[in-house]
Amino acid sequence: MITKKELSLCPVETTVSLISNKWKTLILRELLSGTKRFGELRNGISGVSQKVLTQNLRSMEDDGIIGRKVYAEVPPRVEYFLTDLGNTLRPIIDAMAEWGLGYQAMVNNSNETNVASR
Amino acid sequence: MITKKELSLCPVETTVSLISNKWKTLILRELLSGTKRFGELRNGISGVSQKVLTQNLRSMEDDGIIGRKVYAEVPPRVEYFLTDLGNTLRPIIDAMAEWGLGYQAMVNNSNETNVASR
DNA sequence: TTGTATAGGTACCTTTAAGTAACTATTGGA
DNA sequence: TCCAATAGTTACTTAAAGGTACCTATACAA
Repeated sequence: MITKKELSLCPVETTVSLISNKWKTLILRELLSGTKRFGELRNGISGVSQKVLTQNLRSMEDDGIIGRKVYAEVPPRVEYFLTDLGNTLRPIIDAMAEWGLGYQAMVNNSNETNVASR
Repeated sequence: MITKKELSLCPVETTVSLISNKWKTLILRELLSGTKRFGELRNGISGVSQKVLTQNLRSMEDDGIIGRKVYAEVPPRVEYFLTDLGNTLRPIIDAMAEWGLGYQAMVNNSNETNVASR
């Protein structure tokens, strides 16, 4: 968890320091639809390696954004979920999703002709 | 500008691929309040080096998010501004700013006591 | 003639992030 | 007895990002 003196003065910078990373944003996207197991996250986030996924999950756990629940089973089962704090990030991811949709639509229109030649 | 085939299927990923970077987000924050000169951006974004600022500005220009206007003056004057597309990113930065404010308030309360001992 | 201001470019080096592969633990089942 | 399954860890390597310092152009002012 970040401490008071580490807080940047600018709120945007504060937010960026917690979720500016590509992988964290995608982890957030996954967990917004509910609790997920480690393997589900790895499958859901294309291109992420086990190491990097673990690293980012730990970091987000430290930041209090996500929670981790280990079940005493074999083979192991570990579930990740958003904390209350993590859930408050939802509007940011929603805004990103919405913008991405608009952008995709724009690109699909603007180079329809170029792409048609593929 | 991104081409159709480079578009990720996920809208969040599309957005992240354009602005996931810390510096780009901060450049965006600066330009949301209006046109800025290079030097103003460098001063407004604490910790950014000239090289990195230039690199990110070029990349954002290529992505069609910002524009660049060079005045034929000496010493040179170059202004950066958001394009129409860039302006559509405003809700994302706004959401980040709002979240950051809430988070700062939370941290300021939760470790009031620890911090009091400084 | 020399310095100043602005917006870079470039070369070189360091730091950080990420990829890859191999290894661990445990237990139920073939 | 040995393999499969899950969620990791660790060591080693490569790629990307960033830092630092120094260089450029040019018109004006001292």
